[in-house]
Amino acid sequence: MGITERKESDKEVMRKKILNSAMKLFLSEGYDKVSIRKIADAIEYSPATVYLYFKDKTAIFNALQKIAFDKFYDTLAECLKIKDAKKRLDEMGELYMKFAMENPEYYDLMFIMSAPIDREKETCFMDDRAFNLLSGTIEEVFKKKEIKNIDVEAATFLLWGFSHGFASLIIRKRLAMIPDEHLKGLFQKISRMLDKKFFQ
Amino acid sequence: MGITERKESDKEVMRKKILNSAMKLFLSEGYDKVSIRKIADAIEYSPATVYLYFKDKTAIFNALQKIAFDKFYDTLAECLKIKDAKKRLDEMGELYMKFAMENPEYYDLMFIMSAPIDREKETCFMDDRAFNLLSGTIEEVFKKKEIKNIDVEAATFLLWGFSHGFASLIIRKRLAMIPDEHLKGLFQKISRMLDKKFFQ
DNA sequence: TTCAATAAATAAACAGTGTTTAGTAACTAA
DNA sequence: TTAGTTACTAAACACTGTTTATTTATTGAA
Repeated sequence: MGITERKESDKEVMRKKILNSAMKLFLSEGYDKVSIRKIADAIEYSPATVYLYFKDKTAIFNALQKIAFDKFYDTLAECLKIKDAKKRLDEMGELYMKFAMENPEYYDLMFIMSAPIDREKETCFMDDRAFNLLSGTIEEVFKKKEIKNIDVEAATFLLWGFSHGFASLIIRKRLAMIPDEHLKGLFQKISRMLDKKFFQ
Repeated sequence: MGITERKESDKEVMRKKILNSAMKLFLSEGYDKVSIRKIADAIEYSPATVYLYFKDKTAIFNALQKIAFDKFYDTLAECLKIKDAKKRLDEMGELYMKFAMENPEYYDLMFIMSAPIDREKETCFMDDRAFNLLSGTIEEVFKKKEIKNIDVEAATFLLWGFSHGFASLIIRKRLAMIPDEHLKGLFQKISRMLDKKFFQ
């Protein structure tokens, strides 16, 4: 059935067209200021057409969140080329912060934005892949250094929690009065502190 | 000039009436779903009247943020009745989390919500009072325990960063698949861990 | 080739939003 | 009593997400 297949792929092309425009608009204007009409304008179709490909604005949000998580994981996974677990852990912290600072809209999409709570049962918190990458690395460090009195889960949430807290405060401009350079130094200083106390 | 004074105080009464209704609506429905029309309905005036007392919706937001910060500081300041600095620090962590979980809308208002960035120069990040309460207590612990190799600023941002990260992930439902009880235990476990490594 | 069926796209409307304007009604000071 | 000021609002403007009814285009079979 070549025809139904082609139709399916046509539909996929249109979906991607919509997502592409939506993402571009989100990155330049922010989620709230992007309307269905603006997306429709960008792809040169009517607003109603968008609803033939996505149930509502939330569905577009969810599709974009998935794209963001993919990019996020790809960025973090860069650390896998580092063999030494402790050095890899350091690099992950740097990459996490770098990603958040360079892609604040993606970061917002993934971890901050309040998405309408339709989901409830879907597994959409921190991407499983990224989470496992972090906790796996921490476990490796603990094994190597024969650290046994610290819970891997607790250590994972400490590192992620702090990194996310710091990143989200910056993105939502709650540390706007502190110069960027100082914030960067602060993050690195705290990272080193944590490293010294927990991982050696 | 009794008349102009009375007029001023009338104006203040009206402002408070608006803020009261707005806050109630925010707490029950969330910032986005509250419209000027709904606030106007609640106080039984026309929408346009609201604009005689507040420049725009952002101005209402800012006034409410101030109220939230006051309540937040009052909650944290409870810890001041504890004389021992280390115990006081523990209590602050508990109070911080308790406040965030019991007043998610206030917390959102203060630290998460993206307020239109009119401010730029105002000092509206974490309330100075609360921040100083935390960093002051940390300094006291360090002095008492004669810990000199750790930066007070770094330790403050570590504790605040982690607490905020954890709280905001919960509030924005990014840890929705983890039961509340487990999350509470996790926070306490990590707090104890940090305490052991940094403050004794 | 013609024609009914299906799919794709849209114009227009609905119900809502933040905000502004122009005009009314009430109070105040002279 | 009158002129000036203040408080208030009806109505409009320019948007928003979403739905409906309708039109246009494409398809597969007779």
